[in-house]
Amino acid sequence: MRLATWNVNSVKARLPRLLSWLAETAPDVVCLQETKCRADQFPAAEVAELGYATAAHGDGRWNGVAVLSRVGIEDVSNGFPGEPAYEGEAEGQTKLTEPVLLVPEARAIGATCGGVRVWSLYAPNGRTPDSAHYAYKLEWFRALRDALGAELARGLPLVACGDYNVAPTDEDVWDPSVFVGSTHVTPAERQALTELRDLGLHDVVPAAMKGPHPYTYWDYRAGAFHKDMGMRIDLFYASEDCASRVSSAYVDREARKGKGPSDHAPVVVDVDAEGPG
DNA sequence: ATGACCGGTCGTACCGGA
Repeated sequence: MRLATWNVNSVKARLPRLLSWLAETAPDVVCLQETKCRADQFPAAEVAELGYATAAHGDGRWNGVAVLSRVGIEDVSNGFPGEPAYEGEAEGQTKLTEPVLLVPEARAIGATCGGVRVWSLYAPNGRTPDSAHYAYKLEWFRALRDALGAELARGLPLVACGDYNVAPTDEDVWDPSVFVGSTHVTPAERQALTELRDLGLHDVVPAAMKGPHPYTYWDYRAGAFHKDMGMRIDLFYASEDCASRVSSAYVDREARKGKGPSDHAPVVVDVDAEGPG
């Protein structure tokens, strides 16, 4: 089974590239992040022409996650139990505004595809370590840990992949000195990843394809991609029974090239079939 | 050339991204 995760930075803007990438790469299951559209706006008909069923979870302008599968989609979960909502004040919001119903952002969707429990995840950015968005990020990871613990108890092979917005080690950023005092590299964020691995999840590190670092994200600005000033923040976490059957994993840097790319590259993982033979 | 921000929005500037 071939699985992949890709932060597409708007599925509408990326649709031509997504369709050609699906046709060339032929994954069985794809986790998408930052689709930036409601579920009813997702181009499900277009991907269906290539044989993929869609489960999409979105709330409009921001965020948005989806799972595409050509091996079935069952037991879809929009979000996970205990998933927090952002409770900080929006920019420009005053204390006098009416209370609003707090709904979790569209950052997680789960589905069972071909016997594998699959989660597409888009962790909060965090912005700066002193912001409410950072506290929310850590809270979201704590809730995710509890939810994935329960998911693992189902006994299916489990994949939890997506844009974690955390670089696991200093090796996963192009220049650690640039990130001192920034999100994505703080001990608390990295501890959140450690706690996910302590559940029994394994970090399936992809091959880099070029250069020594399997980065998955490069800023659009300042020629960052061309200078390989990147980060590994799109992660493929898998349960032991899945991770032990990984036959190959790579960062598809080709998808970051040319006109109109996402700022993230896909991670593609091949997993051998379970059982003898 | 992989080639020097992009996507979204009641927009035509500004926010969010990481």
